[in-house]
Amino acid sequence: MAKERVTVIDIARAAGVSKSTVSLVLQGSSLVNEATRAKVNAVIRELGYVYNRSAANLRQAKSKIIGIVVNDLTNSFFAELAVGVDAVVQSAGFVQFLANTGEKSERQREVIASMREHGVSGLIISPARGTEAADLAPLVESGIPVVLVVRDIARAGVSSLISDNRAGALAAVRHLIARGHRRIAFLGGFADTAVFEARMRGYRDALREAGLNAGDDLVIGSAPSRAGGVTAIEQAMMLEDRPTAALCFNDAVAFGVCDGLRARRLEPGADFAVIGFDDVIEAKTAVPALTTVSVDPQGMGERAAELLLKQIKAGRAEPEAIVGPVRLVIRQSCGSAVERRAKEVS
Amino acid sequence: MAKERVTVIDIARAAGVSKSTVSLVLQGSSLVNEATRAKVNAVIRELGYVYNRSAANLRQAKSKIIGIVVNDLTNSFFAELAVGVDAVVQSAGFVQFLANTGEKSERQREVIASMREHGVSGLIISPARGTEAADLAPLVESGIPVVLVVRDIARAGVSSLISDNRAGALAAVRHLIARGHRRIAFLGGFADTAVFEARMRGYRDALREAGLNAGDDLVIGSAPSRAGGVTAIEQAMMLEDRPTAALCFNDAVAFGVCDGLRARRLEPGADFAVIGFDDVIEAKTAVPALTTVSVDPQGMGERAAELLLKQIKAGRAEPEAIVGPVRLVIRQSCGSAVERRAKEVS
DNA sequence: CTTAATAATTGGAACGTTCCAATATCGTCA
DNA sequence: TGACGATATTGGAACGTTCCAATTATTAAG
Repeated sequence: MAKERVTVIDIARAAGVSKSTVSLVLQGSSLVNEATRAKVNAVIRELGYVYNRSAANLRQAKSKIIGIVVNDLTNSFFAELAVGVDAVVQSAGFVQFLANTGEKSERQREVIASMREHGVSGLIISPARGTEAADLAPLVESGIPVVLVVRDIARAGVSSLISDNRAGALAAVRHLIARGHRRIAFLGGFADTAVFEARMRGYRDALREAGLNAGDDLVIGSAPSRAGGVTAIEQAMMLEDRPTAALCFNDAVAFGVCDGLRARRLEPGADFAVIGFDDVIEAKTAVPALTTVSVDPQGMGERAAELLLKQIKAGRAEPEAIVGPVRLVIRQSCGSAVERRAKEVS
Repeated sequence: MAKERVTVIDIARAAGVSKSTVSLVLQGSSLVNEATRAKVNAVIRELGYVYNRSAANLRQAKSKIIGIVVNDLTNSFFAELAVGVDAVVQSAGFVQFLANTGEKSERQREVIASMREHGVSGLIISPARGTEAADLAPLVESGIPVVLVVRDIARAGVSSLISDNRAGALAAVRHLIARGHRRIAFLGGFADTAVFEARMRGYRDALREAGLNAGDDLVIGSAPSRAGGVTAIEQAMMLEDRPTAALCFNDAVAFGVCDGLRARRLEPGADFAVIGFDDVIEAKTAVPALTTVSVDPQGMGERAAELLLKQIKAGRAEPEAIVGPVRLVIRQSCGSAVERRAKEVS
């Protein structure tokens, strides 16, 4: 069954032209006569020719592959990010090489090495936790365009596209304060990441400007997952002076917090205000619909891809550090019932 | 900055050996002397050599890439599937080429073509809706090993790995019946898929063996997503004779159903029994924890990858059609409160 | 010592494409 | 008619690797 490869030479012979002409047709050159082009295309279809990109890559040193490496594909935020990247990369005639590191930097190293071997012409990376500038140095020196998304790395010397985490957290907490909350927790996330640090900064700044103290007891880290959210809220409810609202590290945590609340017969939105971060697809349809800081993962993927494509086209570009806007979308999980209750209490 | 490529010849020159020897070292051949190997490896590191897979692929017609194409990466079921595939494929020294079709068969065609051009040595496909045997024919004829997952395609002539959808649905509905439910709905999913058809068959068979009628009014299709679940349950609650329980097409729909129930002040698990399908990660931690038919997406990905790898190694293998076991995992969403209430009613 | 066997190493051809410079074909204008 | 430009086409070299057959160095056996 596995017949031997049909090559450009076979096509040439069958169509009665030279291999150069066939090559020209393949790249859609305008140099070739309409009639010849039609003839060649017909033969290509007839013989079931499959273009060999390895050969082409070898000759011209550019590959039409872009790589994207994410730290946790299981988190829908990153899945959506990948979908966004795919969309624009695809329509630019590139193909996407996606790898998941599962937060393991060893795995990340392998994956990046493999992508380089395959000659990707650019890389979009959402780095695993603990990745340092030194880890990326060889890659960066090789001159391959790289765009960091979601998590920036200091002095890595590459472009980055992150969202304005501080501003988002600030807006969210201000909103809670305006609704009368005084005991506001920050739940979930690992403290050793830059994203955590930035969101935390916004949280603290909002509290400070309202003259509230940001006691560390109200900051409770956990895995940035649904399960992590459950444990974080449980811990929060053990405090003698309980919070009445929480800003969560991300939407997954927020969903977990809602779950944990319900497990204690508390209704999120009514008995306790919760705000998430990211605005993943489910945030809108969940019940109660999640109030969250919208980061638009898909849009972020698209913009990262556009940025990368621009750099690829430009050859060598100055690294840009873009921080994307973010907006608080108010839905039900910090609902008006809370507002009333919280005001009575305070 | 973008210095020119270091090739195997540069290494050879610097190490004082021939390019053939360097090549041997690269592939870990036992033919080469220990001292030489060490020397060459040192030079490789020193010059920052990057292996060129395009060139290698060109020479030997096998590529160490396996492709995986999924129909909806946004659905965590498929994201987990991909993670499972990645794990085993990786440890076998292959790398994964992942593409998302978003259920568009046009896109699927492009993506598969692109993968063939890159010389993938095998393909795992979760086909887009409406894919037919004819769509895969050219691929299959080329002799590239293909494993279909999740959705099978009749007479495609390739291996497939699907789960026992009928048995899962059967067990789930039997369980509901044993708990006293008589009006059981089937919610969500598109009716034109084989998966829907199989789950539906299990649903009907269970009802029939209990002597219950499976009126079509209780079967309500929708998009297989969280949002789809919300609309499906809304529609179900409009019926004059309302159901007291539902088997959902998948977990996403089940979550949506829970959301929809809460929106009507009904507590899933207590006031209405809901069972999902797939057992995605969140099913366990959700509140109430979702009773669901476990398909183990990650495990499924692993097994699909193993099957594919086996076929790649064997050259040409007989297509196998594996249907994986499935088990009902009982958690809270069809809780005991329902049992009591339902019994009183009946 | 010679010879045979073994262990290491090697040059060159091949893989399927693209690119370059060169050539062929044609109509047009002086 | 000849020269010219424009339009199409072409052969061959090159890309970086692997593989084969051939060679050289080393050891063991006689």
